Amino acid sequence: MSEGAVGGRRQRTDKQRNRTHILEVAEEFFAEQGITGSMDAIAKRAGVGPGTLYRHFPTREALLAALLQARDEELEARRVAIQREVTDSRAALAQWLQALNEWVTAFDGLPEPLRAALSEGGTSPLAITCQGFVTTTEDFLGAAQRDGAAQPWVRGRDLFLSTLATAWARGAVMADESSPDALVSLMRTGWETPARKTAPGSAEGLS
Amino acid sequence: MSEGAVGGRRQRTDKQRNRTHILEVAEEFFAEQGITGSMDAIAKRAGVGPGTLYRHFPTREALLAALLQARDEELEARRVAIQREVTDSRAALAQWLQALNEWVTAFDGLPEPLRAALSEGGTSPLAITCQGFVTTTEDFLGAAQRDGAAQPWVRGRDLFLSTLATAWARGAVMADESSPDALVSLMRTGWETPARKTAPGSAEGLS
DNA sequence: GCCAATAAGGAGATAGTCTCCGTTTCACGG
DNA sequence: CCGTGAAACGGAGACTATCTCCTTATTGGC
Repeated sequence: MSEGAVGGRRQRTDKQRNRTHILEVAEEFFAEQGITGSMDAIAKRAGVGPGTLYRHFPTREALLAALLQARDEELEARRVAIQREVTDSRAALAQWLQALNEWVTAFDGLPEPLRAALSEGGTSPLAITCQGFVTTTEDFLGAAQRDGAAQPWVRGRDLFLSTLATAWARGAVMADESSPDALVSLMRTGWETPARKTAPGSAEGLS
Repeated sequence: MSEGAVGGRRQRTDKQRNRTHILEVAEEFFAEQGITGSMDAIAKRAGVGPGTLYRHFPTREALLAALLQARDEELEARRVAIQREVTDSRAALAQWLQALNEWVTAFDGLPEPLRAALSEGGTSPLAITCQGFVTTTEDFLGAAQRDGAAQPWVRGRDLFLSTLATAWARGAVMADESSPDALVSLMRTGWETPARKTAPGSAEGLS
């Protein structure tokens, strides 16, 4: 899976070195400036030509997908941990959505390409990753619904889209730090059944 | 307010004619291609040079603001109608949010510049318009909260942001026509109190 | 009809994306 | 160690979009 050709000569070391270095630089760059910064600027900062950048990552989306891969694994690990440790399905769903929310706010502007990947429905790396997380969300949601902890008419994809949308809105934050939390609460009050005792916005079920 | 200089000669007719024509063309163009289409393409379709377009509307946002003005008035009228005719504060808020939702989906991609306008918090035409609608939302929400029909911890700006976010997510619609409605329902279940009898997603309180 | 004011038009400066191709670097065999 | 061909590099430049001048054309007032 990591080898290109089947029998030929082994991969050149400079190629692997460049790839790794570009990823390091891009991670830093996206973290600083958001994911809309200039591709050529990334190439320049990495000390390679634009051609090299584009040969490794033909699109901005491909670069993003490669960057997210490490975080994907982290999120998968978190999923496993939640499924193992959290027995209450309501809290489990809440924690999973919290994890998703953190994943999707890793870089400024990340929700946009994720939405695009989803809507094109294609087989891009980003789209496949998202589909996987939608499925996971459906699993957690299904369990919560069976326990009567989540509204029966909600669907996993709706929760995933809502998470994206909430993260997107976070970019606004009109001189008001509390709006992101408020939107998360609004969403949570939306999906869950009113049986809970504590007040919305409390940290119940979250780390 | 519509006159430029105070005492000078009156506005040239070709200027007014061009402005009107550009607006007509832009309305059509944005409706077809979404608001991200090329500005120069609009100028070309209107049969004017780029300079002329930019003299009338220095930024894409300015053009958008001018285009929305007519719809703003329509939305204002709708607000007045709701406040006059709908006595139930819960239904009134729901109808207002529905109206907002329609306004914000007038053009493909509209939520993005609206969010940008809000977050910059400046005095751009779009920002001022949005602020007005946030205030209106607060009015409707306040009435609903006094009647115990809306969660007391929700704020108007959160509902407005949620409406933007929901409209933004509509752009995804991953081969699934029902997601937009689902998100609206999720949001509604989020803000309102559980006292309602009918099922979420029903048309109660809406036209 | 003349003139000053004002608007129009479009070439071009700037910036970003992405490609092609001549040059360089590497892995392998001798 | 060195020659050789395949593979990767780098960057010039084609293309597209935004936005700005500056020259030319049009208009309203007298």
